[in-house]
Amino acid sequence: MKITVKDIARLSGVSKGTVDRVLHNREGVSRKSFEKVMKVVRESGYEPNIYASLLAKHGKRVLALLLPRSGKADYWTLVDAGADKAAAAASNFGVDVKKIVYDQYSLDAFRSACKEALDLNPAGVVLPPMFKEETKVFAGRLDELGIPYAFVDSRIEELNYMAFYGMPAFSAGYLCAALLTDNQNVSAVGAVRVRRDKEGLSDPTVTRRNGFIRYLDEHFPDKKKAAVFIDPSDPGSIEPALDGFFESNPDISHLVMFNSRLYLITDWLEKHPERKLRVVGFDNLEANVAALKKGLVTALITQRPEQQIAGAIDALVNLLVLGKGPQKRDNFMHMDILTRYNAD
Amino acid sequence: MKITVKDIARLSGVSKGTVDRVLHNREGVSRKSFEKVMKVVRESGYEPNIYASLLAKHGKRVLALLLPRSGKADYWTLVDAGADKAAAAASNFGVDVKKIVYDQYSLDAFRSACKEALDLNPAGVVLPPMFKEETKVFAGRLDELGIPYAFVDSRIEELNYMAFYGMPAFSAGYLCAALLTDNQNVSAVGAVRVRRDKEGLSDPTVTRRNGFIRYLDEHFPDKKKAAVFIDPSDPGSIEPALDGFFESNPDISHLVMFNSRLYLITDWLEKHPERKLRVVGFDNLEANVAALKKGLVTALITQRPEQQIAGAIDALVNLLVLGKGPQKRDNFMHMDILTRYNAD
DNA sequence: ACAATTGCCGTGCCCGTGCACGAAACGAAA
DNA sequence: TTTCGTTTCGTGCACGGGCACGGCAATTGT
Repeated sequence: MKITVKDIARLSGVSKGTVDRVLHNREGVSRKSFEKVMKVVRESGYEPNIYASLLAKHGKRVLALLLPRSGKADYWTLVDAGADKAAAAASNFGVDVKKIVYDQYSLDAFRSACKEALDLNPAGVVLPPMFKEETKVFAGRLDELGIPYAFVDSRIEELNYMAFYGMPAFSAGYLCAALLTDNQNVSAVGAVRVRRDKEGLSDPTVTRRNGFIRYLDEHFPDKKKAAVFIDPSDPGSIEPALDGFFESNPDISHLVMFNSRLYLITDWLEKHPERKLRVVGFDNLEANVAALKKGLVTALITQRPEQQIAGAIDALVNLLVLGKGPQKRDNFMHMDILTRYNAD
Repeated sequence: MKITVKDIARLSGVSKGTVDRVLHNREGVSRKSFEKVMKVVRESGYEPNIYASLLAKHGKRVLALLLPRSGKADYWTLVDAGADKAAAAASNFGVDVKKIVYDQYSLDAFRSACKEALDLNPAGVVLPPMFKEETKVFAGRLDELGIPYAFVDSRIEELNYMAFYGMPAFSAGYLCAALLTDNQNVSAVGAVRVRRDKEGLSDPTVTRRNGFIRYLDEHFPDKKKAAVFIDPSDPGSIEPALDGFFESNPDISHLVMFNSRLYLITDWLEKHPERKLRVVGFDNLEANVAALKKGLVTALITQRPEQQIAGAIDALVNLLVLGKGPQKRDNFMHMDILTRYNAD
């Protein structure tokens, strides 16, 4: 037997119109009525019926979602898929999720995506803070407009974001090193990298690398570390790059890759079983999982991107619909270890 | 611009009352009207507004939840916690989840719990099929009454359950063996067990053990396997039991435990670091995770019991509220690998 | 033939909330 | 006192769907 506005109106001797004004603290209520109503509201523990509420204000609210996209399959593909599911759930709550996709390597694309998002006049925004300075500018604008926003993937701590859902990147790197070297005879560790220039980017792979190196320094301080750079935009160059790398570093027994593009080197791995490399990487892209199942890769560390994006969207939806902020602002999500036997 | 019953009524030239009768396939509709309406419904892709629906039939439905419980912390503690969260979510959809807790070792307790559940006159039931024969009887009764039910943890395949959420127990055992022995010098493998008599029980630990043994047979066919039984109800007996076991099996290097009570032996492990045992177990009970973080245990395989119970409850809620069955009847959930570095 | 039953169907109210419109109450100026 | 402007408040409809009630027509019974 839930209490309703009508009950409150009766108990406090006013009309439901007045109760409504008090509950939404709109103007036009005398001090006396206000307090009478508030008293009853508090004492009765009134909670609005969200169904009736959503039904009455049939107005759709828009939630903008900024997503980077490169041409090829990568981490963001997974996020994208998760976003669709979360969007379906959100539409049940009268919230319309609009995806805005931009080229992850282009600052201009990011800028115009921000502009596009603002043009939607959104009630909330979800984005990974890809470009640090530009994100700050955008966030400042959102703050001005009073639009809440949530970060996924990584965060910029000094900003006024409502919630963050992502991986503890440093720990992930640390874990990665532990998995890679656990009980092994480590001779030398190699890393495959994609981009040299990371300045101005808010990129968890950098932090992962730091965590990784920390573990090595703690457990194998004197072991050799080496890195090779490959160019994803030029697939033909990858094989020679790796060949060269292993020629000049024949002692490498363990290999790591901090971004999601592990699949770029699996062809090479398949051709060189004689190296008996132990390999650990990140993110459960289909191609990566396939390599895992083949035994080319020992383990993948994954972060359930679907849950991250869903968490961020849900948090914003709850804020918009129920007016309730999230319990935790920073939500570091579980790092999952995938081996060939639990890849599902 | 969503389509409503009124739209359908207009488009098919009948009244919304008739549309309503068609949508809920109640009687009192002529063949002709029925088909006219159905045609429009299909073509328009009509979906009811669940808020309006819930608002109109404000009737609460009850969902019964049977949960075993022993005195001590175990796997079911985690399930219980997850159930509370899922129940909160369900109450948003006008479904009242009632927990019925019974002693997991008592058949009588299970029986009376079933009776209690039926007395609630529930619209649905969620339960782990702990006692096989009794569960069959109960399920038969539910089938008679037309009450849908969902299994968690394990399932009885021949029954008419609506959905199952659980772990692929055989694969879990297989994975467990892979984790335990991966790249190790295995001399002999020991198992710690709790109950000797499993007949009449529907218990995933048995299947886990089978999966475990399969892996060993495939990869280390000639290695020795040994088992020790401990009695959880008599904590004092545990240490001597283990002492005796390792005295007569000094070559054991790897240890496994198939149920959730790994914490029962962590004291002993802590006292015997000289054995350098590699240990793998199941379920993220707090005590188990603590042992993991201390380094006493190498890895835990966990099954996110909160998500299992939540999945089962959600499936039933969706059925009750939206009238939609689940996409998949059997939902094998991801096995999570926990090490000291991703225990959170 | 008319009355009674049955099969189909439309109307209208209800759920709890949001919000527009206009009425009442009040004070101040004429 | 009348008039006008504010402030404050109540009324009533809308949202979309569930469901009871009663009406109309076709059929059956006498």
